[in-house]
Amino acid sequence: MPELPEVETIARGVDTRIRGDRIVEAWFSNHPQPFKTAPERQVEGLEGRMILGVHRTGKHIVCELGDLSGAKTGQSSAQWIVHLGMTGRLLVTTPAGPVANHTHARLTLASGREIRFVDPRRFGRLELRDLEQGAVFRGAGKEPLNIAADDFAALFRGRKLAIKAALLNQTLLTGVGNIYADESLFRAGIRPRRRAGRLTRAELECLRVALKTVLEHAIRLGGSSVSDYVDADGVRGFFQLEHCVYLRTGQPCRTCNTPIRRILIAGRGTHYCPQCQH
DNA sequence: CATTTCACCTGGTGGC
DNA sequence: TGCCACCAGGTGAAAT
Repeated sequence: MPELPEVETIARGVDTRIRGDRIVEAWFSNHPQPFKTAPERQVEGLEGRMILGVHRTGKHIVCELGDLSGAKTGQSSAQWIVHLGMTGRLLVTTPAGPVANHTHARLTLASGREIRFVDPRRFGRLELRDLEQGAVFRGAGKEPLNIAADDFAALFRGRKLAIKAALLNQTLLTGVGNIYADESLFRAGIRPRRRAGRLTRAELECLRVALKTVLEHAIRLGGSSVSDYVDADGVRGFFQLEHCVYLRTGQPCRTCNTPIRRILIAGRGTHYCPQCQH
């Protein structure tokens, strides 16, 4: 489901609701796919721990966990890392609420609330990282919201793949997915099939600013709800109403009325305006 | 190494 | 109503 703006919205919502709470009990489903760390080890590492805070890194939601001994050091000693895949949801509810189909994790908290991870397609992943060795989780790629112009341009130098495919590569930039790749390329006036290494410095700078602008705007609107995306409270976002090209195949461009085209790049549906983008 | 393709899953939609 | 093809916010392994 979610890209940077949706993950940011969810992480913020979860953080305000469960920061300072304590995990009393952890339950996991029997499907093996969602677990990057074995469920038994996650139960062991989660139960009894304090949640110090929740934040986003790339498309990952990171829950910082306190010491197992319960000592109030404020120092994170472990991380519970949630990747939502295509259809994952992370919800804060009460234990009494009806349990949705495809619920793969339930963490009951000391306050009486409950965190649930629901994921029909099971492309999402849950991981527990012990930080005793000091290995803080960080995605491989750069964050598009604060990358410098020089660093952004350097990412694409000499690359022969389509700029759209490069934007989706999480080892270059982290957090950009199919919606915001298409929307930022439209805003920058760049065709998605252009080879990344052939873009001029001016075009790349235009793209960096467009990407940042689009992502920040989407965060303000609570993300895009294309089918079933909801935030930590089950509320939909509103950025889908502002999409210029994504899933608008055949509809008139908002700028020039030319029908939006859909092509395949890197196996992903790609939407652009043949008039506005060069 | 860089790049492309495909498998992994369920569910919704639209055509016949 | 049923059946089928196709599409969907992602990513990592295998192939080229």
